[in-house]
Amino acid sequence: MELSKNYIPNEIESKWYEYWIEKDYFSSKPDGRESYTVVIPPPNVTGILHMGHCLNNTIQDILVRRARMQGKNACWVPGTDHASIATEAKVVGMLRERGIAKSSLTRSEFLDYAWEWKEKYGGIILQQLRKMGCSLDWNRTSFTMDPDYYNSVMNVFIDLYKKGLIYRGKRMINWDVKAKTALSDEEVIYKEVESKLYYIKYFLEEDLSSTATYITIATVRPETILGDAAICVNPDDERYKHLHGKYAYVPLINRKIKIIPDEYVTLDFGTGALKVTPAHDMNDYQLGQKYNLEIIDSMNDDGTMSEAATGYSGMDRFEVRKKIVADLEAAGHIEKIEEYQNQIGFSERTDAVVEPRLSLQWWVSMKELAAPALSAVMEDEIHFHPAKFKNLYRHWMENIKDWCISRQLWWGHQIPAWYAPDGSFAVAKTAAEAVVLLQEQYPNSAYKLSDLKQDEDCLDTWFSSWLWPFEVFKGLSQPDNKEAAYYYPTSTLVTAPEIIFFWVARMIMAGYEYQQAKPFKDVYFTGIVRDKLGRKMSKSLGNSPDLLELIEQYGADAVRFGILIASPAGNDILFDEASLEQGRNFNNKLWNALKLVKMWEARKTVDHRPLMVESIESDFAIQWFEHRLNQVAAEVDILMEQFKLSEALKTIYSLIWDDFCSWYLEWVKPGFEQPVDAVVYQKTIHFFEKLMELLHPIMPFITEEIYHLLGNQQDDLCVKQQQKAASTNATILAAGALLKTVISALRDARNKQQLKPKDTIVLHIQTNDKAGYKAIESILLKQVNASEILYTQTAIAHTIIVNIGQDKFFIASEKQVDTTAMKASLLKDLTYEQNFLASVTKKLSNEKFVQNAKPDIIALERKKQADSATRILAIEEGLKGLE
RNA sequence: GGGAGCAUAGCUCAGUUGGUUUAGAGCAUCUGCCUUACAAGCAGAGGGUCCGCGGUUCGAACCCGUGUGCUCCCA
Repeated sequence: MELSKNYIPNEIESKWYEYWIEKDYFSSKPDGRESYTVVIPPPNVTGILHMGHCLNNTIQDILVRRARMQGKNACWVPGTDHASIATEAKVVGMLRERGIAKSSLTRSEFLDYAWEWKEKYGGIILQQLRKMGCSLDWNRTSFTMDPDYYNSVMNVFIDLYKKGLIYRGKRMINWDVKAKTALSDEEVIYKEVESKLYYIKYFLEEDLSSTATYITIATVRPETILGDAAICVNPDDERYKHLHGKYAYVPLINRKIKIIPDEYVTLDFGTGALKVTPAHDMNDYQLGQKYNLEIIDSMNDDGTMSEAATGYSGMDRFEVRKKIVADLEAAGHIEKIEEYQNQIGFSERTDAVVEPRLSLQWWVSMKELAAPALSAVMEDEIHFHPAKFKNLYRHWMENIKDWCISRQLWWGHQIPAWYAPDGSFAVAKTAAEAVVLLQEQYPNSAYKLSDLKQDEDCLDTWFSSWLWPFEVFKGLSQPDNKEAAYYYPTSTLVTAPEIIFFWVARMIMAGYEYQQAKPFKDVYFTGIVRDKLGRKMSKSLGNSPDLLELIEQYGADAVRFGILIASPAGNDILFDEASLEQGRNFNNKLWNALKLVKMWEARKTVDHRPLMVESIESDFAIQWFEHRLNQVAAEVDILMEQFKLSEALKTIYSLIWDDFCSWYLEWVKPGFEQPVDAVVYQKTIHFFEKLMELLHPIMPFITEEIYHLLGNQQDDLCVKQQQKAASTNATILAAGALLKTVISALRDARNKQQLKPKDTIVLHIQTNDKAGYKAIESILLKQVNASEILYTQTAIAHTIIVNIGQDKFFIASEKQVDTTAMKASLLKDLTYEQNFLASVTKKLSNEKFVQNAKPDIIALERKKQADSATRILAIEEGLKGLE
């Protein structure tokens, strides 16, 4: 069979993915094996695959595939979440294009459109994951609004309400004026913004005891003065002491407001006088509560000014800002305007400037739920990788605030609260149940079913996704079912640190509350994918590459390689396409190694012939590589266990590229058109298979392909069971390492003496371990292009001298030795050795060191000293020979 | 304003409870090679005040203090 010059991934990848699916390798059913369960962080239905997903799902797939190959019953559950705000925005957009206004639709009409949208676009991202090779159990695909799931969300709401952990309350919330909904604190993104600080004069009430006629306040939001209820100053502020309890007039509308002292105000910000607008600022609201101030809501839910904003009602808040500044200026109220940088909150979903707003919403009381979730992580019942995120988690959990869960949206889980016309309400799954509850509560009133109206709002998306790890197995809707018992707690959660509070913390809470057990054993936090300049990837920067295009261009294996090699555990990824190139080159290297080995197939000896010239070195090479492979396999095991995936890949990469291709294959490679020993051939095939096995979880496609091309396989790599790595022989490994060092040093010496690769040499070795060199003699001969290797007791004149360890090498060639260069090189070595010896000697002559250091450390230093002294002698001897 | 983390080669990072020859890797760079698996390659090489300063110790990239710079989280 003819193999292409370079590896061409596309067809091979789709072929194998279809084959694995056909063989049903990714589906899992409970059985006697240990389970390895991963639930996908459900991407939202509006999403398309981006670099973050690529990283995250590559890592999950690696963990899952590896578990599958290690005898575990691996189950990776796919799914999506309904993404209340984002999806509703998409649907509204779609309707707008069709010329339909949301306001013209009933709730159920709107939801029909939303489902239509979801069916059409909601599965795109899951399709894309197949391209990446993700070994998900597709039969288990879940959605946060599946009927059972929906029902469980309702039950959880009702249950928490009954437990007193959910309540309804009027509080300051973050309002998204674009989506017209409340947001939780976590959905607000603070950004540094260039603003202006306006200094505005508030004229004082006539007061004969004071010479001042006005007080100046500084604000970045002049439009809110229409809602001012007071002016606040620090009680210790000498500038304003005489004004405590006096009154001032709000500019333009001349409302009289009181000047009150409170420690909350800092002396050195602005003028030290703060205008208090309880309806439009979190902190002002607190002050308003404290002093019982009037709450003047000067804004509508869409960000326009309300009726209360006399003279400005109906105008947008930002236009009003401009207009009001002009008006203030005209009326002589502006003292000055300064440039000012401040943090402003933006909606995570719509990017609108968030408006603090007083509003009646549903809340989850978090303190009680947080307690067990905090200790589970702090006491390492759940392991965070990297552990540094424990700190962040603790800080948040210890300062946890109640969770605003109602959203003024239709797409989502409608809140199961039912209101009677008089405003009384009951929480229940159906109106019928609610009627009964209301009758019980208010025996004197007669509520009819038709009187009740369900809460219009729906729940925060995270209020459903916090049930994900058990509800995908119907752990709540069908309690004690076999699957939930088998798969829960899940094994590893792979996610981004950005959603540690949104999702991770809340899943832990829900896990303990509803399954009495943690949701997962390990949490692996990936870094954030940035561009190579370190900027976050975003649509607006246009620095987010098209993943499918990358897969098309480089192949999924190369993409997986590239993203993983660039992601050190716990750090952000600086994504550079160069790492995909590295991945593609690696594919190619594997492919070419395959081509070499396939060339041998036809040329192998029929059976194991009696000793051929190559067989001695082949024997050494085979033994060495066998142990090297075992050694690295063990290292990889440890790295994987520690979630050092990137390190594991680097280790395998180097084993394949350097040890296998550059050393082993070169050592056993027959001469041009020479036959290959049958044993060497078999062993090489065996090693190659093992390497593919080791690499398979990371690069599943090419490894499966090569595995099958290497021989007529009876099984598939995808489900092949890995053997535990065998033990290693340190002597053989050391001999191999020495051989590599010697070859490199001799090649270097050749290079430096300008010997061409084709120039042959005669190598003289002066050593006490002749037997050792005998075993590797013919490898050495081939690798340094020597025609002959001789052993000597003394230095050979007119040769290139190389000292390695305790051994000396003399390279004789046709070419005249450049003695000047040789001398310089030896002198350089000599200086290094002398400095080294000096430092060791200094250490050993320090009495305190000899007294205090451990004996083995001292012995080691003594050996260093002795070795170094010998080497110096050797170098000096070489130098003498040059004179 | 409160808290956390980081600083090692041009870049991205390893570096074990302080001692394993005067700190390692990949990428990039330089030199020489079109050697019948691979130029998307082969063979080599160069490159570091381990952020500055002080301390603990026989011994510090590692521990402590301090300064500087950067990043993130919370308000």
